[in-house]
Amino acid sequence: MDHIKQLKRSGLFSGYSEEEIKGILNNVSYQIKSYDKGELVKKEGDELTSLGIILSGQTAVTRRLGQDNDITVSELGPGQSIAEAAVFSKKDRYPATVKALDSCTVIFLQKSSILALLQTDPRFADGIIKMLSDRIILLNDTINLLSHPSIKEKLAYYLLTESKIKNSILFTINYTRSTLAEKLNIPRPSLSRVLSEMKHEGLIDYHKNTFKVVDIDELTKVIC
Amino acid sequence: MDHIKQLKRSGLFSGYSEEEIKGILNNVSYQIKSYDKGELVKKEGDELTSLGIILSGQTAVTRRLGQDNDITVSELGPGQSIAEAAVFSKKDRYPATVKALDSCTVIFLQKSSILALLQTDPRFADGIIKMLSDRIILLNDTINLLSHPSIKEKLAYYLLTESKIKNSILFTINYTRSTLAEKLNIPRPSLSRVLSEMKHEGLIDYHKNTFKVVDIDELTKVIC
DNA sequence: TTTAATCGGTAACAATTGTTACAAAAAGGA
DNA sequence: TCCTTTTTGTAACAATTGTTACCGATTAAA
Repeated sequence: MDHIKQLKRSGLFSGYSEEEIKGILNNVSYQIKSYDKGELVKKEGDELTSLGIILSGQTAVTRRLGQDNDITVSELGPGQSIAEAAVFSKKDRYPATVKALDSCTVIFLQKSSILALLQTDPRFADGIIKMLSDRIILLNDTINLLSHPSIKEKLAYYLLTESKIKNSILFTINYTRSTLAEKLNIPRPSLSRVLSEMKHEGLIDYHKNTFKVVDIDELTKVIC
Repeated sequence: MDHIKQLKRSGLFSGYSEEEIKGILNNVSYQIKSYDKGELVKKEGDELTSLGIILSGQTAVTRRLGQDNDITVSELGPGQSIAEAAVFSKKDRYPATVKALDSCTVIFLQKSSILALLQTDPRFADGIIKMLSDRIILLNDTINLLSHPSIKEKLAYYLLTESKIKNSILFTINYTRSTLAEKLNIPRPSLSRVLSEMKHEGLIDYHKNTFKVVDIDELTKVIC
């Protein structure tokens, strides 16, 4: 079974060996489904009876707000789970629509099986709790980044945080300008403009993807 | 013990009766501490050995980015927990500083006790998982709200969502304009301006805190 | 009822940002 | 190497937003 290797990449099963995952699957009701590009994986309002984990392919999560207008909320890839929070809260309907962006394979683990496993295998609870906690930490970071009102503040926050994580005032980032702009939720040209302004002001310096925090005090003052 | 009533208000213990909470506290190492206004509850980098739940008072969560400059990340009140995600992830240090905004009481439940309880009482795992899931749903909502680039889009999204939740195109909101502006992360006068523009365009109508979605299709198109 | 405090709408102006378009630079493939 | 594609910086202009200040309306307190 090739699915097992893919499952090990998900946060939920990362603590288990492949043998153990095989054992778990023998005691859990599951279903593996394939979807073509554009096909609906789940529709908002569908009954929520299983936890989906993407084995391969890319999906888009959308929410329907008007009559026939959708907005994209996020994208999910291999190892990521579908509606993992909703499964464990009181909700029994999908809160959003999931659509295949290309050919996808998804494994659905029966909700009741998972809850049963929770009662018998304490390690499984640990896995779920760790998975949810990691997601919370990630979401918190995103909110911190997004809640700074101006582009300059977002950049100051991002660069200071990055510098702190890398533990150096000189560091390299993994994003293209477009990707970084997307992360900060701003247009790419605006990002370039403000970056260059901050360079001229002597706050930072950069060449390609290597950045340097020049004036850490002034940069911190920007955030307030 | 008056703390038990206050604990029941927290998500973690909401599923238990007061008697049961008393029983749990008898089997868990805990510590109740009081803080004066301005005092530090926890400092970023402190060892993380317990889960804190605020019993009374208000606290501010701050992060240190520069040498002696802090920024406020969020505020926590009674029933809310301190670093609940970090406790269950791999981290063993506080990711942020918590400071008392007024007189505060906080109960700290030993991390090891909580993990032990997790192994013996499956209901406790359920409580934690539900608490974490609810937090994820809340954070997701916040991100959805924040990631719309313009004020008009944020408002369209907020009002459509609210209308959907209340299941009516006519509904009342619980926020003052200032509070709503804070939620949307924009200045209050900007909020008023855009609201009144949208009213003139015939998208919405409102009087005081009662709002009406007039043109649901056009409002949806705003979001894209 | 009167008073004080808070809340909400509006206006004017400066500042920031989004948008579009174009060209140079860099990266990748043939 | 040359050619193609992607990435990045920049400029100009329109549009949106932040800021500040003020006043009327509403609410709570005396």
